[in-house]
Amino acid sequence: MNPPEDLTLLEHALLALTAQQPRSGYDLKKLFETTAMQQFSSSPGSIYPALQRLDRRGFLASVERANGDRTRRVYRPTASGMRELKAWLLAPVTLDEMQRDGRSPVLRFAFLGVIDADRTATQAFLTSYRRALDPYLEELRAVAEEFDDESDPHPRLAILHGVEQVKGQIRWVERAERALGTAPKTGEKTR
Amino acid sequence: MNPPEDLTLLEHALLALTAQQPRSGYDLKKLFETTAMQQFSSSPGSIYPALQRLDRRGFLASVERANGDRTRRVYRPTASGMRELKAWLLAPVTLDEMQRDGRSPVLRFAFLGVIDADRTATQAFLTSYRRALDPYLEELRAVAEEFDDESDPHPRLAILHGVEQVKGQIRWVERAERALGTAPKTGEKTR
DNA sequence: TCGCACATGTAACGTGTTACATGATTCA
DNA sequence: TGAATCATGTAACACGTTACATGTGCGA
Repeated sequence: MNPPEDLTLLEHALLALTAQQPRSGYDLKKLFETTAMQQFSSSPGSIYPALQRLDRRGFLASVERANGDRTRRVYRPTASGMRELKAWLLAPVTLDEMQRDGRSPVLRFAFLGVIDADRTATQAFLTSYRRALDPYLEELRAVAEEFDDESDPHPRLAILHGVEQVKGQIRWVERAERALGTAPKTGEKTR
Repeated sequence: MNPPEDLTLLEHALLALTAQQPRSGYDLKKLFETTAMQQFSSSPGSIYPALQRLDRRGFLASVERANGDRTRRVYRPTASGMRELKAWLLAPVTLDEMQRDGRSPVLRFAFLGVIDADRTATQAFLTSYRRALDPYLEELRAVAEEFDDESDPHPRLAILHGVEQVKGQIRWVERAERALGTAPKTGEKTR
């Protein structure tokens, strides 16, 4: 499998959303506005150019579709676009990814259902996520230790904010594994 | 007090770091590289232009300082720069701020020690943070309820990721209040 | 008929990224 | 002598933001 190309989070999200069902720029804009994805732009000035880029690069194909009477340009992924989407979704979570953009892993997880009917990939995703989180937690704790609190406690507490965030992510992984029944059985080696 | 101007996170961070002590572009670049702030750029292509902008806008002043034999351009905030820094640091945490950029509140907290000797502002900060988090948690939980899990559990779980993140932030606020001894006394109304 | 939601875009602007450029000093 | 580090920058590029532009169809 080819490694995922260097697309933006927004572009990957557009790939995933048009894979769920063919959608127009307006549909996507509405989606971003109404659902819990406001953070991802929603402005036409980002969505339409992104769609054009994906079209130019051969990841999306568009069809004019008469809806009522208006013309809507509806996009869907090409074979190449689907390959790219899968490569993006199936990549293991790394510390690097988390540090580049913390929202990236959850976003990928949210779309995993689109291509992962039997949840094999979902289980692998959660395992790799967990494996990236554990050493990160240790690293942050070690950094926090290095601060002397006497003069100014703020920097150390700021690091501990990161610690609590990572702990929240670990709790979520465990919760997701429980919810999906993909938790590794007790006594079974996870490596 | 004037409301904080529309500076970027990086610019505000530069203001705070030069307020701690006069620093050159190179010092700042090193700081970002070595400490737990890699996320904030560190590339000369962002730092030097940002310093120039702050200089142009009158928030920073620079002095040539002979260090050993080399010339270093060292920056420090002007009176106007200090005003801006304080306005930024003292603003209450809002849902809006969190949704714009989740890293913003912690970053502000990390620098609060620079101007808040008696920790009055720190206490106010933590209170406002907490007050923004509680309704956010409720909102996310409500959104999560709306998903039917049968077809695809991923979207709902993705929202629950946000829930765990917010819970982690709440835990951190409580932890910070305990650590600083600024916790509101039991029985005392917090409103 | 007035205004709103539908529907698609472009233009200007600012900012960050990567890569390149330059030159001095220190140390092995 | 050669490499690494100190030190400061610029240039090309891509992306997102805000604001603007344009036109249709529907319901009050």
